[in-house]
Amino acid sequence: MREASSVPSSSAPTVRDVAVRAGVSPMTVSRTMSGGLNVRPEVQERVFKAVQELGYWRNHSARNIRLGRPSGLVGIVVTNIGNPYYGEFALGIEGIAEEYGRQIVVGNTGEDPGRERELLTDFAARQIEGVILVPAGNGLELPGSNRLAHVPLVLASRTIDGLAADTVLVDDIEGARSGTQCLLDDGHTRIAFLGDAAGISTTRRRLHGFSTALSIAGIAQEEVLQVPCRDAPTAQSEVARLLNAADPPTAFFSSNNRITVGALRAICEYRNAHPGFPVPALACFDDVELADLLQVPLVVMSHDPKELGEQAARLLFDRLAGSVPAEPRDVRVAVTIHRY
Amino acid sequence: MREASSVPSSSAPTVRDVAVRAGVSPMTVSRTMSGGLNVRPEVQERVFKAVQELGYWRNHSARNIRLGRPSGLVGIVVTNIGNPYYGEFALGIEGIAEEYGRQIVVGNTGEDPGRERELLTDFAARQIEGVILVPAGNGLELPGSNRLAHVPLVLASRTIDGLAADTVLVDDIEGARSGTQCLLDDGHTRIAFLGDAAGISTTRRRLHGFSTALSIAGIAQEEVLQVPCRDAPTAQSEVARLLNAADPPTAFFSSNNRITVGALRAICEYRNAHPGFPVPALACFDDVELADLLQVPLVVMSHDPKELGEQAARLLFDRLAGSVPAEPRDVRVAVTIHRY
DNA sequence: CTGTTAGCGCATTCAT
DNA sequence: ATGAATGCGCTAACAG
Repeated sequence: MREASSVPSSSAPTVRDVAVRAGVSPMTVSRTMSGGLNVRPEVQERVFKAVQELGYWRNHSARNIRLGRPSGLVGIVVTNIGNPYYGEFALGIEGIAEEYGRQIVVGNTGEDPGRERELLTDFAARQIEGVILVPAGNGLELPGSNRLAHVPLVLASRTIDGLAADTVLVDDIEGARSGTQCLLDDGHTRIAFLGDAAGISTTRRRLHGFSTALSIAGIAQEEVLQVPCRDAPTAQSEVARLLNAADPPTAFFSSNNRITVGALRAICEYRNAHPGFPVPALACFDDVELADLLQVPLVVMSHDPKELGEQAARLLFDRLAGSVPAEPRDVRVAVTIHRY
Repeated sequence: MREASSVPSSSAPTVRDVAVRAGVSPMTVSRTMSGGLNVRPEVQERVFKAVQELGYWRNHSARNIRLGRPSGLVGIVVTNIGNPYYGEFALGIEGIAEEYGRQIVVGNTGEDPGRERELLTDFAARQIEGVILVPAGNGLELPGSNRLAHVPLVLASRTIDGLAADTVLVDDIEGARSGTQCLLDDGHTRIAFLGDAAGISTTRRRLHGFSTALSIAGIAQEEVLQVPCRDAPTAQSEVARLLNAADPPTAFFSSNNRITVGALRAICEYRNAHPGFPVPALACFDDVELADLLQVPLVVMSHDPKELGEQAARLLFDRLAGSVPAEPRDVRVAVTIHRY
């Protein structure tokens, strides 16, 4: 076992400490750390030896300040890193950020606009070069774009009313419309919409696609079949309630992966309690791992969250490079339909 | 729509820019930004106005350098942020980090030790205060602890041979043993172990628990039933192969959530192809969402990855506070068994 | 090849 | 209550 005490408890050494130990000037240390141009090899070795012994790390912050360079950090602010969707999303960003030699600072809002504001201001103060944001709620608490001045902002998945920024959205409306059409094709006419349509712009757009399909088919939308739910547990209990009420829907539309999980639990429970009955169908936005094995009639409106992240990152790095006109750009990620 | 062009393209303003605009000295700006002690309210207002107009953000890096303060950043390096397990893990860390006013920098190794080394050195250079690491592979490529001097390191989930550092582990051995015992209690005697036991320390420990249970029961372990697999697709094909071979196992032990997903796919496919046959059982380490609904006989060896993250973060912040003896500390996260 | 000077953005200390 | 000088860790630019 290496000694834990080999980690010095004193504060980090500086160029000067290394210089003293190596018997050279700070500049020689600096030059050596930058590749050793115009430093005699033997002197470099002395420097490296001192670096090793002291456990010296060049202070990146100080270096960036001196060179007038940016921090090399990009921020990503999501509503819930615990959601596998945002894990994939972050993975997509990470891949592109690595190409550009940037590291990622991750913030989690938990759908709290106050926390979001904190994170964004903190990120700006940390000289973070740009932020990819999945806005919490409808983003009313977001500081004005002028407050984030000099820090390019890319919105992903959700929009903010009145804020013109580079944005990547999923093709929510058309995706939801064609997913709903699949249910209609199967003969369903009583379809419940599961989602908090009042809040998040994404859910509103998915509801819009859903409603469009119904309207075209000439089906009236009943109030009682539009069920607000925020997470898996509420979705589960709401679906259970509907299934056990009079005149239950024969199919459900789930507006995101958390709601899908809850809905599937309720549907499976219902199926097990009512063998022989037809199993309620589910059209769900986003993939959920293993859902296709559940033997529930499924229409998945699928897209790749990793691609969403990649597109967002590309928008951001294009913006940072200044290689792009001032007008905000819009990118749309396609949705594909799968049936199980 | 707010004007996108309201974001100035010039570089970020400094205290001096604000001072000029407000007609004061840089010190007055600095004082105002730090709470306004000893600055007349009307002067403060002029400063704030200039701050607003210029979109000024205090440079956190420069401030930290001047004050001799640490960066306020902690690093977390995992093998795959796309894995929901590590999403929960990161969520746990984030919660604690927020308590301590720190932001999180996330790196993804993709199980590549070279990338891991890059990330750790980069983090050290960024003056990151400490790192929580899930080592890739068996971590042979990790720079010696002396190379990470002054940057406390906490290992999570996996160990590194010969490195004494603060560590949080899951109770792998006992968890695996008692999970395996459940299969034995159900009468299974031919159980295949799925996992790459040569590489990762975690899998080795889980295999150890598995083997212990078998030994105690007096069951010999056949070579052919120890199946190396790294991810869901390989697990799926390996399980399919075993099930369709002569004398197939009646149960499987999956050593992590990725392998579980593959194994469940193969088992469900087998079940659908062979109605009436007994469904192979699965003991799996880690939770997988919806797995409990699949009607496959399941023993889940479960723990909370969020708790793993929280414990790791506590070890790190204790270490940063210096409130703890020099010897490395060890924490163990409990495993509970659930059957479905 | 190497060292000295100066300054990045900021804030402590000391003046006024 | 405000400003000037000084220095944090680092490195261009300029000596020598």
